Amino acid sequence: MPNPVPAISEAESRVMEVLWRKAPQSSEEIVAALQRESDWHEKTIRTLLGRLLAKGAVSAEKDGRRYLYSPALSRERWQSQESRSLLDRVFGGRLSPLLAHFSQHEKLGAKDIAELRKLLESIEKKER
Amino acid sequence: MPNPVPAISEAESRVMEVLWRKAPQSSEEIVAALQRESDWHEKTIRTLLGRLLAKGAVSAEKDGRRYLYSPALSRERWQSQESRSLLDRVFGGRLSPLLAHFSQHEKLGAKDIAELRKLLESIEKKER
DNA sequence: CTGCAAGGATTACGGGCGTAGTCCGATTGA
DNA sequence: TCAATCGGACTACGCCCGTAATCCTTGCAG
Repeated sequence: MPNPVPAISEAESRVMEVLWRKAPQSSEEIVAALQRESDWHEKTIRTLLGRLLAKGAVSAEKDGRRYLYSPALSRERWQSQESRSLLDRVFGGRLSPLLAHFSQHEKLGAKDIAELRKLLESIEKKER
Repeated sequence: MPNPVPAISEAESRVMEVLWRKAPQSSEEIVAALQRESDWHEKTIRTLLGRLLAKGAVSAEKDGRRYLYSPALSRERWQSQESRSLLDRVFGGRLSPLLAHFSQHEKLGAKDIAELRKLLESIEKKER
């Protein structure tokens, strides 16, 4: 069931983001959304959409003469995939170097700290 | 000085890892190391090394008639670059969704948990 | 009816990447 | 001394990506 997550390129992911926010959408809506937040040509956007369709990251159902598009890959699954890939490629697959890295090089906001506390709490709860 | 971090591809990063472990090294040593841990052809490895040289990620100094290669890009800087890129591309630039994601989807080892505690402590110390 | 426009399908094209192979000049073993 | 070798430089090639343009089909405005 969890088929291999199709590889989504940078530009393609921007199209997915639009669909993750709202689905299904017609290509016209998608194009409109992306033209608001990027300077891509309509043709470019349709190409990306077509490629996503071809690689199974989005699905299309006929709605009269046009199609309505929906994500076939969830944002969650994609985020998992990308996170794991970073961990493996860059940090030898271990989380702690990543965390150490962030603690040294990134300024954490209040929200990040709260999230960190939550993370730790949930772990401690689970542990005992 | 911190020029733009050159883009390192997946395969290229494996060559960098060899140099980050020990430098400088001759191409022969690099080839030998990578042939132990991959099934790449010698020519492939030399090509990757050449590309890294061309993009300024490694430097070479003549040693007699051969070269000795060293990383010109530090592992730290590369890791920063890649982490930030993941954060921006996948998590809207915010750390907390990444953390939330890991807390829900990754099993953390003891080491990770210790690292987390340390991180949080150092933050709390800094805060007050 | 019919030419036009909208939208999907196909094609394009230069640059990067993975994966080598070929060319060439200096070196060295026989 | 001369051919085989070693290592660096250059070339190759198919695929993906970013970025479109062109082609084709079909409902619709006139």
